Parts: sequence; structure tokens; C-alpha cells
Amino acid sequence: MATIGDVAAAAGVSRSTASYALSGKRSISEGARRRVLEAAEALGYTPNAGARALATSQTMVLGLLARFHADEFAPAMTQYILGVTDTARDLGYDTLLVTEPDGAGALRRITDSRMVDGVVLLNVAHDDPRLPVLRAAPQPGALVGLPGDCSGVDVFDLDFEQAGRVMVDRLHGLGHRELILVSQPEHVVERGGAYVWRLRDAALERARRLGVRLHAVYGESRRPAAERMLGALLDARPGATGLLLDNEAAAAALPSVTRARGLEGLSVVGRYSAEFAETFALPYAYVELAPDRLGEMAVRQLVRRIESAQARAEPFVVRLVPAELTSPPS
Amino acid sequence: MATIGDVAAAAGVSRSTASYALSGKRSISEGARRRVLEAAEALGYTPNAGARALATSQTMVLGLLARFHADEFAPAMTQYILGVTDTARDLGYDTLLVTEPDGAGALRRITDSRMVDGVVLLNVAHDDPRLPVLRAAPQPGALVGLPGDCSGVDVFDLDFEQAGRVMVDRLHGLGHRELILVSQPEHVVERGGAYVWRLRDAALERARRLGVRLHAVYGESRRPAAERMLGALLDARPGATGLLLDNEAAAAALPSVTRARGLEGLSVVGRYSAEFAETFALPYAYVELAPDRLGEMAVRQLVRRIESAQARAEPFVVRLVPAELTSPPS
DNA sequence: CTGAAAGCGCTTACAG
DNA sequence: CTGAAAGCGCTTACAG
Repeated sequence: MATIGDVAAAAGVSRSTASYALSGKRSISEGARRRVLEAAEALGYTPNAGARALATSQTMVLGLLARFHADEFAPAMTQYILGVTDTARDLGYDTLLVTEPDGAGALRRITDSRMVDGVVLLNVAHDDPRLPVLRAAPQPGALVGLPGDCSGVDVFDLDFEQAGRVMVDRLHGLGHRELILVSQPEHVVERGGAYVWRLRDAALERARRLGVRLHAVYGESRRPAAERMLGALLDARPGATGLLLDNEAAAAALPSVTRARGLEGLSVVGRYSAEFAETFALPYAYVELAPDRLGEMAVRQLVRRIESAQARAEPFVVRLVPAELTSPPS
Repeated sequence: MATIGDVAAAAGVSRSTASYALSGKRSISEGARRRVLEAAEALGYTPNAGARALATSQTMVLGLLARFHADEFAPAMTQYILGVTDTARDLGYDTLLVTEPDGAGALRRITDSRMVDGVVLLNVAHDDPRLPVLRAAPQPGALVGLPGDCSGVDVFDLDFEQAGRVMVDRLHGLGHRELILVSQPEHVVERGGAYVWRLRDAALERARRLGVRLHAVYGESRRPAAERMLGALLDARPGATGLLLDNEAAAAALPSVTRARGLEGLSVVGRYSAEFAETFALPYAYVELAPDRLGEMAVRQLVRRIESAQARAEPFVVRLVPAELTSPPS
């Protein structure tokens, strides 16, 4: 592989001149400049990433930490990841994807070893063990998901409280007065999925204010169980005419359940991504999660902090994307 | 951040002694060894990845190139990726995930700049533009997906030809004599998805030999279209009593179509992952794709080649995983 | 406008 | 058993 020394020799200049000609960081005589560029082209020169990182303290790589749990149904993961990787590349960065169970240890490894210039955390829990590590790290970090303590990091998430209100308002507006909310399974909450109770508590509060009965329950995250759970639930609450689904597995399972029972009068509003709605051909109105957009927002802010000392000094942000209701396909 | 110089100073030894004590690559007096390890621990020392890569020509990072097409339904992508990242980590490697549309350019970038020690290509096309780049690269590469030309790389894939035969045999064994095969959409084939016609041609050949009528058609990859297509197809072929689905969107759509038509007599056999079967609660027998296992196999072989000069000299392999029929859930 | 040199933080022959 | 030194391939003050 050609080094910058080879390029310099071929162009008949010093290595520093070759470097400056390539980077454009100082003015170079037109002739030297041209010879360097031609030599680089001819030799197929690409700078060695490790050497450059060592010299500049910049790797042009972002870390992406994703949590996968075997007992969770995480259909939006690909969209989150694509939002991050595509945006990173647009901004000139590559992405190191880390999926190991010990997220805190992994985070320490990639930050301490200076493999990355910054880090995006996906699937952030209320009391996320990765956060202390991230705050202690020299690189900036951006989160997708709202933790209990947002200090020291930029945070991006859907406004789940507003989502809860929007969902209740929708069914109340359609005239329904007894509703069921199916949340994520309890183990998701126990694991720190604060968005579950943020949506639920806001929905309960709104329902109370509107004089609507709202039964909030935990759902399932696996497929055959989700069907059974919905069936039992509808049996137990025959008076309920509206269903709020903050649970992807339940949303995916519902069509077959209602079809089997002939419950065409049931009104439903979900909370999932547009991609998910299409994949499962769901006919319900829903609050869109927009995982790719959240990933993009996190990366843009992260790169701002990485590249500008001024931006690094700005106060940290918590950006909650407004919950918007998307109509079902007609 | 502490450097190895800091550790050496704190332990009262030279940098080379500190380095050797940490790596264990030569014998060190017990006292010096202990003091180095304690100093490293106390200072929270982690080697700088860029510096180490520069010195050793090893990054301990694997490149993972995934292709995403907006018009493709790629439900197994997460499983492929997890198979790769989890296995890589088990073997001591991190994973650089590259998703940009220009896969050949991206591959050249990460190999030329020496960001990675090896590369896994996902979603390999028959005449994949990334392959010439990979063959020219100094790093070894492993593919998930069988291209037209396997020279210079290790290849892992499901045996799609055998899958086609297994699927026909299954329905023939159940007594069916007129079948329909729904393949991926035509644009997947045009893009180089050779596995589509490998399965189809093998199925046609087997059907011919068994005296079974087999109608092979292209399906859809998007959700509402998949339902319509299946409906029209079943109308057009009223004599067909068995369905082979080499198309995830069609498999996901089929339950609602058959329910709407009361086609309980239809026998179905699919080709998808276990994860997919569960996610969509599919009641059909299927040939399992096992994307995580394919990813794992590719990484293991890749790391073997990276780490052993002897392995690097071995002939390249093409490993086709046998197609096995998985029974539907009872 | 340009070059010689130092330095980034490691590893590893080379000497002793 | 250990240390001084060279070298990996860059970038960037420092001099001229």
C-alpha cells in the first residue's frame, strides 16, 4: 500500500508538502499541488486510518451501542440503526456497531481505547448503566431514549407523554368512553423502559380528566402469547370499545384476534413506526415512532459537538419529538 | 488518558518492559510484572487503538457490509447482523457496519485505509460489484450469499437448490399434484438475487421428475400488494392445492388471504427464518434460513484466515448449509 | 511557498 | 531479565 512518503517521492516534494497539498490546509504552488494529486491518484493512495487517528486524535468513527434482549420484540431496531449509519456517513463518519450484552463494559472499551469520536446509545433505560461510563468518557454522547438523569448528554426521543394524551384524545373524540391500554410487557418496564409508564401515566391522567374509563395492562412481547392475552383481555372487558396499543407484538397480533371474534366495532390506535405499520399491514391510526429520524437527530447533534468547540460548550439538549397521529390507510 | 509511558513510570520500568508485562510476550520478573499490572489498573490504562493498529498492522475490527434496498423486505437483516457482531466480539473483534448504497466504494475506503482486518459481505448478488474490490484488497473476505464467481473468498449460504427440492418433496409427499411457487419480486432477481432462481429451477426440475405441475411466479415485496397478488394467483390457479413461498412478504400476507377465502385445505411450505416464523405467527412448515448461523460461520472462517498464516493458505471454501424442514407449531 | 523535524502511542527486534 | 531505540504512517508547528 502506498504511503504519503511514496506520494511525496513520486511528486518530488517533501512529505509535509504532500500532506498539505492533499488536505489543502496551507497554500501550495500550483505545480506541486498538481503533481501531488496526480501521484496520489496514480498510486491509489489512501491515508492509513490508524496513523491519521494517532496524529490527529480523530478517528472519524462513531460508536453505536444497541441493546438486544431475546425476550423483547424490537422491530424498529433496523430503522434506528439505518438512521444512525446513513446520517453518520453523510457527515463523513463510519459507525462501529456494538451489540454485546455488557453495554457499559463495551462502552468503556471503545471510548478508553479512542476507537470513536463520539457515541450514540440506543434503547436507553431509565437508570441506564452505560450512562455513568459515558459521562466519564472524553467523547461526547447522544441518546435515543429519555433516561432519568439527562445530565452530560444530548437526548432525543418521542414525546411519549404527549403520545399517551393524543391516543386517548383520539378515541374520546370518536365517542368511546371505556378504553383499554396494552403496554409493553412488565419485564420491559422492570428493565428500565421508562417510556412505557410515561405514556401510560399521561394516558391515565388524560382519561381521568375527560371522564373516560381506561384499563391499563401489561401485554406480551411474543407472538402466540400476544394473541391469547388479547383474547382474554377483550373477554374480561366487554364494555371497552377502544384499544390503545403501546406494544408492537399486540398490534401485530390484533387483526387475527378481531377477525376471529368479529369485533369490527372496536376502535384502535397504536404507537409504532410507519415501517412497522406497512410490514404488518395494520389498518389502525397510530402515533409514529420515526426511529430513523431519531437516529438522524442524535447523530447530527453528536457530530456538531465533535466538530465544534463552540457547540461542545453549549448546554445539553433534551429534544422530544411531538407525537403526531397518522391516519390508517383507507 | 494514561499512556503506556505513564504506566511504565508508575511501575518504575521501561516502556518496553511495561508493554511486555501487559502482553505476556516475554518473561518478566515477578516483581516488575506485578507493579506494571497494578499501575495499569490504578491508572485505568487502556491501549490506544490507533497506535496499536499502527504498530501491529492489526485493528481488531471487522467490516460488515450490508445492502439495504427500500423496495426490499429484508426481515432477516437484524439476525444476520447479530450473528456477525456477536461472533466477532466472542473472538475479540469489533464490527464496523457499513450501509451506504455504494458498497464497492465503501469497501475500498475501509480496506485501503486499513480500518479493518477483514470483511463480511451480506446480501451478495450474483455479479456483485463489491467482489472485484474485495479480491484486490489485502484483507480476507467472507460472503453470506453465493455469487457467480467464488474465487478468492469464502462463501456461506443456505443450499437454496436443495431447499427447492425439499419444498416440492414435502408437498408431493402430502399428495399434492399441482403447486404454485411464489418467488421474490422480479426486481430482486434483476438485482442479482441468484438464490431466487436457484431455488426455483431446482423446484421445477424436481416437480417435473415427480410428475407434479408447478406454476412459478414472481411475488411482491410490499404488504398490501402481496395480499392482492396472492388473491389473484389463487383465483387464476384453482386447481393448485399446495403453495411454496420463497418470499417473506407473501408468507406474512398469506394467513389473512386464506382466512378471508376459507382456503383451509391449502398446504403451504415456506422459506424463512425461525425468528420470522414466530414474529408473524406463521403456521406453516418451512425451510429455515438461519441467518444468525450463516453470519457466525462467515465470521469464524474470516477470523481463522486473519489470525493464521496457515489458514490463509488453505483453499477457499463454499459452504452451503443443508436445507432442513421445520414443522409448523402444533 | 517549502522542508526538516518532532510527536501521536504503541510494539518489537536488538543489545546487553 | 531488562532498556534504549527504531519504526508504524500520518499531521503540524517551527524555520527558513
